Amino acid sequence: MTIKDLAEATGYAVGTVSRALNGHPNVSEKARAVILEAAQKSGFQFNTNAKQLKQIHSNAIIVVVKGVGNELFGEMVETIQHSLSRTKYQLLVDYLDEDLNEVTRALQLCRERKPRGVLFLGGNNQNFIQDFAAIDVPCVLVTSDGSKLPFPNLSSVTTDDLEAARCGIETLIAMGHRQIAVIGGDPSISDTSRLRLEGCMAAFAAHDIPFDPRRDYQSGRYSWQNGYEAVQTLLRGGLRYTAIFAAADVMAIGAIRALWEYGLRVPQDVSVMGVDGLPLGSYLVPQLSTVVQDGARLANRGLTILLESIEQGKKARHETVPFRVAKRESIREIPI
Amino acid sequence: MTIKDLAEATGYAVGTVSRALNGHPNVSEKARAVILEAAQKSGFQFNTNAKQLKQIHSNAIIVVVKGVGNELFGEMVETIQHSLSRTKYQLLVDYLDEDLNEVTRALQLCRERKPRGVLFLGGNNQNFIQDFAAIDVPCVLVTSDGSKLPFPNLSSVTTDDLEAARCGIETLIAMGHRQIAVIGGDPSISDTSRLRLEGCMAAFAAHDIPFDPRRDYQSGRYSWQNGYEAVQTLLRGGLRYTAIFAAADVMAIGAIRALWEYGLRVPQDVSVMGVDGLPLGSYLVPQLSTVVQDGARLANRGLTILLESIEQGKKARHETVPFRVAKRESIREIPI
DNA sequence: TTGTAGGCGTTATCAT
DNA sequence: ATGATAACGCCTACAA
Repeated sequence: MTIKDLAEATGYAVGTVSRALNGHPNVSEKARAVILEAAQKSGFQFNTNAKQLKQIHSNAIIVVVKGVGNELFGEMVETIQHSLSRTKYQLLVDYLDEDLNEVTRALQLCRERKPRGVLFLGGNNQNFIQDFAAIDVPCVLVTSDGSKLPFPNLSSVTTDDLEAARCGIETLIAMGHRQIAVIGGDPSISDTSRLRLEGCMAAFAAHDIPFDPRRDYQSGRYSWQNGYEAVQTLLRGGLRYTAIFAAADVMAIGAIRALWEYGLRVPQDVSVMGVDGLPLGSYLVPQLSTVVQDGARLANRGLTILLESIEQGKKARHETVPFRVAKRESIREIPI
Repeated sequence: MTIKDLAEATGYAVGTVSRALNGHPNVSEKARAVILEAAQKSGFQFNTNAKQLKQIHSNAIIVVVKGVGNELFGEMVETIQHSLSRTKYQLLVDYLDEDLNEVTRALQLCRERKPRGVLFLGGNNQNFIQDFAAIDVPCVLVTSDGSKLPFPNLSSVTTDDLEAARCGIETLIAMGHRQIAVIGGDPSISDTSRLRLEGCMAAFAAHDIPFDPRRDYQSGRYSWQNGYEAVQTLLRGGLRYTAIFAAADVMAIGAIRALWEYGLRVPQDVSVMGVDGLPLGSYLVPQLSTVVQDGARLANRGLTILLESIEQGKKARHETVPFRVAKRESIREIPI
């Protein structure tokens, strides 16, 4: 079923059919009605390829999701898909492993699909510095700060990772904790991990609490398993901590399990706090204390900025979305 | 940069360039080398739209994921993306809400993108009966049984949901439980939910254990929240159960939380068992007992069947993938 | 207002 | 082995 068939069926010429179908002017009401009617009941669909052949780019928006296991990103993809479903844009979601280069991947996708814009869920500044220059459509980096990057077509929306981690640690300190271990991602690979670690260290420094990353920090991927293993490594060192701060809820959950297996109860023996604010956290026993990132808001702001760049040519912006510390059952005050 | 430019640059005709670039026969080694070289250093990229315009269909494979929050599906999408990344096929992942019609959605996508095949992650037979006839590419329905459907281009790979649930309940019964409540999806909407409920009832019937769905079954979506609420509803009824069987791990986790808030401990006061075998379950305290579906295997078999249908024209098959009951910490024997 | 024709980048079918 | 050329489905001047 093509517009040619439609033309034949209605007796109009392809040009008229095309104009009618696309809502262009210079089509009589009658013709439009007849053609739309025919299209309707023949189940006509445009051939996107043919339609876009002529155009510089498609109406696709690509979402590049870095880190397949990231629960927060899952939520955000849903939000984005939902928001976009009522627009003319088509969503194209691409997942890639945490250690791959999201920018070269995006570049490849851009060449192939000629999208109107790209949304990065997670990303690494280093990769952007190296390879982003070749991408010319509007892009938004979500959950990673791009304000230091000099690209006019790259915006970013992020939670202030450093501050979020700092507040998390401050909360623990305010409750009397002094011996705090931190588990998180590899700071040499991930900006987010680095910032969160720095935030922790800033808090420790402000209170003159000794913290040696080589001893008190364990890194791994953001996964249940790695949280579990990180704590095992820490405890194997023989040191005692009254609290563990995990730079991701998933790690915190693995951490709690590892503590349990060592005979340590949460929060009675050790307090545990995460970062992300996964909905799951509220349903655990004990409920997970966490620094809540507003995933829906990150996603929506990111999308809004992207669409404004695409449609109104607005220039790149770098925004921060607020977070909040949720004190729940997995932490407790240390009696002095 | 088009193949035309490339032809001009190398002195060959567009036809030759096209053949060389696509690895077709009837191109001299010399020509191929020259052309590939030129393409290389000019950064040539095919125009996908133009390429696919001529072809009946693209090289896309569409994955329609039903139920955005489904953790198991998330895993499976990863697996599929991974397997497909080294092939010529492009993946197109589409998420839709649990209560939307996945078949009409797929039909629309088929018309738009002309994929080589479609993989349904979750689906409802009723929708297929109504609307599937219009889809003509090979499809595989994963996690839902399509063997009763009369379509020659629809395969399915599934865990035997009825049997899985039956085995779960049998396990509880073998441990001495007689008062068992079941929570799960809406059996009138979801085939999977219906089969799981039937499996439970079969087990109860086999042991002459009274079970009244109106009293002992609570349905909701597969989510933490709905598991939590389902148990609240059950307990509000004033009845006492020694075990709760949840037709999804996510619901089981919400259930445990709700029990806790009622002062009931798992497994001391109430045993809880789920279905799905989410990796998360092993990291909880207590570790969640569950009927493990082999997500990776479901995904891989589904993909294999789809590719065989596409490439070798093999006819539709309906397979079952084994499950296993994982007895972990959330259940205990009832002393007689 | 409507029809006609050329072109978008590629593949495929012919000749050569 | 290579080259010329006609599709593919749609849009858009331009002509009527």
